[in-house]
Amino acid sequence: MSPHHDAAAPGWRERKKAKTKAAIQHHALRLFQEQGYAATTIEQIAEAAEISPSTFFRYFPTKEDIVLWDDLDPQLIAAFQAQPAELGPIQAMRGAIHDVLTRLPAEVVAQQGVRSHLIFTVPELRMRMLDQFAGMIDLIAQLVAERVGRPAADFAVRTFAGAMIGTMLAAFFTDTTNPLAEYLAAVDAGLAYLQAGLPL
Amino acid sequence: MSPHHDAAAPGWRERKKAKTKAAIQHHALRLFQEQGYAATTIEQIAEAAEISPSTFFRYFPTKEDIVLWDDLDPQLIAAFQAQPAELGPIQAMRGAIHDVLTRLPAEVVAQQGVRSHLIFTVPELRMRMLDQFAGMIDLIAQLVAERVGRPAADFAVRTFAGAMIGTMLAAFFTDTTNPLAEYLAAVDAGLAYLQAGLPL
DNA sequence: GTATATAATGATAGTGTATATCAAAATATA
DNA sequence: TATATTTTGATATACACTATCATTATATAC
Repeated sequence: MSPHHDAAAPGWRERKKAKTKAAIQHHALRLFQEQGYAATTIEQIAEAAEISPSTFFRYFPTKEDIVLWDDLDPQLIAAFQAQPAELGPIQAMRGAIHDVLTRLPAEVVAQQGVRSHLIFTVPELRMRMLDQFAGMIDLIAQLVAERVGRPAADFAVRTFAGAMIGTMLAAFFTDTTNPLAEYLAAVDAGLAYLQAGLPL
Repeated sequence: MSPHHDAAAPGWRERKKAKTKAAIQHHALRLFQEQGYAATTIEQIAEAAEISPSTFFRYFPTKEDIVLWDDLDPQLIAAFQAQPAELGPIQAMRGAIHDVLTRLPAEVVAQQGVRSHLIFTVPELRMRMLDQFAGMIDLIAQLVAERVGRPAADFAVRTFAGAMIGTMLAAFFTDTTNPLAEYLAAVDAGLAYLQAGLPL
């Protein structure tokens, strides 16, 4: 029996790594909830996940990344591009958000409560979140550019993308108790209002 | 001669404190420019400013604040409120920015080059800047609310403020070489474009 | 002018995140 | 079974930041 490396199924090693990463995140979020973010040390997290502190930093570059790590961006990109071509950028974004949300695994939705509470209350995490938002300007500018057939560096396209991000940001900072669905509903309302031309 | 505390002129102490703070900022920015932000330690800054490391933290709560500290917000608020009542919020903001810029002391403008370069290149500083931007949503929402006679918590008002911030954000992330005037010109163009209804 | 309260400073010690290095252990490949 | 390669853990270290306390400087009261 040769150990013919099944390329389709990701080998033992990668699976074990994924499991370890999930375990770290799981125990860390639990500890954060129990004792608070700042009061929980890497040492405690490492002990709970049964690894050494050295190993922790091989899975998460910083403590903050435990809370912020997810991989929704590629899904959002795909969903945006999959929207009907006749939709404008704002409508396409609303559709994409809706589609991604409905397809989201229950376990991710469940964790979202703790995560967004932490992001709201811990300054460092809020800042990192904002950085991700800002990084999305480039991303959205590119998606918008594709859809309307213009260069992504176009000033109008970038400003448009900025306005979209801004409305989402305003929705994000609207309420403090923040289940995912409720937040996304606010984002949707904000984008609808932007599309209507921001009538005051 | 009694030491009758001249209330108008801020006493010795406060002046000396202001001078010390300025000296710290001055030497720190110089060191950042020479050796880089991360490579410069608080110890080095303290030594250059001829104070102890302990004292440093009594003047700046964090290393980041050396770069980010300024007091433009109150000026911007005053300038916004001083705009003619018949102007809409976006026009008023454009006017306010213009007014503040022209009144800005030359020494502040001179420092701006180093500061914005650092904010662009050092992640922690960029994040703090973004946090300030996000905080401005509340501020701008309030100013807009006053101007159009609506509650600041109004969803439309907040989303409108978010869109304004978003366009400014997009302008901020447009170019890397960033003299203050050039950046503010981009902000002005972005707001003008927003006012025009974001035509693509 | 001297005594007393108040504030600023510096020295010291400590916590916790993050980095670097290197040997030991686990896993893959030949 | 032998040999690379990866993963891990142990150790040492840097540096931002906090807390505490004695010392010094400044302001106020007598």
